[in-house]
Amino acid sequence: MQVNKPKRRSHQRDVIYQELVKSESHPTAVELYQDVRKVLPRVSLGTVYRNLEQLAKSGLINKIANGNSVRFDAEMDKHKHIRCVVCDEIADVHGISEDSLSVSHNELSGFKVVGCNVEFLGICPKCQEKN
Amino acid sequence: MQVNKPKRRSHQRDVIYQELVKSESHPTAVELYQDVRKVLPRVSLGTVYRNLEQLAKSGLINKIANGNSVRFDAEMDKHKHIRCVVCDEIADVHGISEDSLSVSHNELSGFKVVGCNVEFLGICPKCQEKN
DNA sequence: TTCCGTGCAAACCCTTTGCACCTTT
DNA sequence: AAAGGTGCAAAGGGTTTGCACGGAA
Repeated sequence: MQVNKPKRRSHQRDVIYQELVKSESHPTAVELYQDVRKVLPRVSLGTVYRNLEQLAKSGLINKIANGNSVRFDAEMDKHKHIRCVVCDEIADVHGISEDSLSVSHNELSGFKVVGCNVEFLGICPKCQEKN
Repeated sequence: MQVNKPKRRSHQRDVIYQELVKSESHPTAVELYQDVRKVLPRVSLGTVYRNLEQLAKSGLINKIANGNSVRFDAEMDKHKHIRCVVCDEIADVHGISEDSLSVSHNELSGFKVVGCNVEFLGICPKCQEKN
């Protein structure tokens, strides 16, 4: 997607952000769209996508692209997520430091833990060259 | 997707698996489809998707659903992945234990490390009830 | 012979985009 | 007035599925 940071304020973006903050879950774009429509019935799905992308690039929200769906999170505190391998739902996990990863947890946020994914993020040699 | 474990052997599945094993990278379904077509020119993309899903459910391969694309890996040794935040390519990372995570790495597999994702996998309360 | 697996094509879902109009600055 | 942002609808990309046929058991 080709979205730059916003240069003007818009009511739609404000509402989209507010609804995400209010949301207890980690909604997908479509789920959030349904929430936003309760406030702005004429909003379009494209607008929701565009603004979520903008908000993520501005660092106001997090885009969680793990699992089978793309989800969004307005809570910017450092915390981890736990994802249900069955329904793909995500919950927050607080108070777990990197060091305590080797500790085996059986239960987190009510989830039965079946595993732990560790993924590094980086820039590959090819892409480093291109810049 | 509704795919059960295979009940019969098929030449297509054998070739798909072999090509994935041969693959140095972590191909997407479409990329692997192109490899497989060099051996089986009449294979269909649907068949590749169906069999990759089956192989993953049988535990013969790994489905890596992080980042912006879904990728597959036939190497079943315990190892981690590092993903390029620019092009989404994945490389293997061996010899990193859970404990050494807090150690800061600047470089892994030629990638410039910009972060580390930790994600737990579990079964949420709702899904636990359903079973 | 049975019925599973395949090729094909259409359908699906999520996401992106072009365009004319509306809003913010 | 100028430049972004929006709604709408169409297009796009990746993935799934219905169906008749072909092949493994």
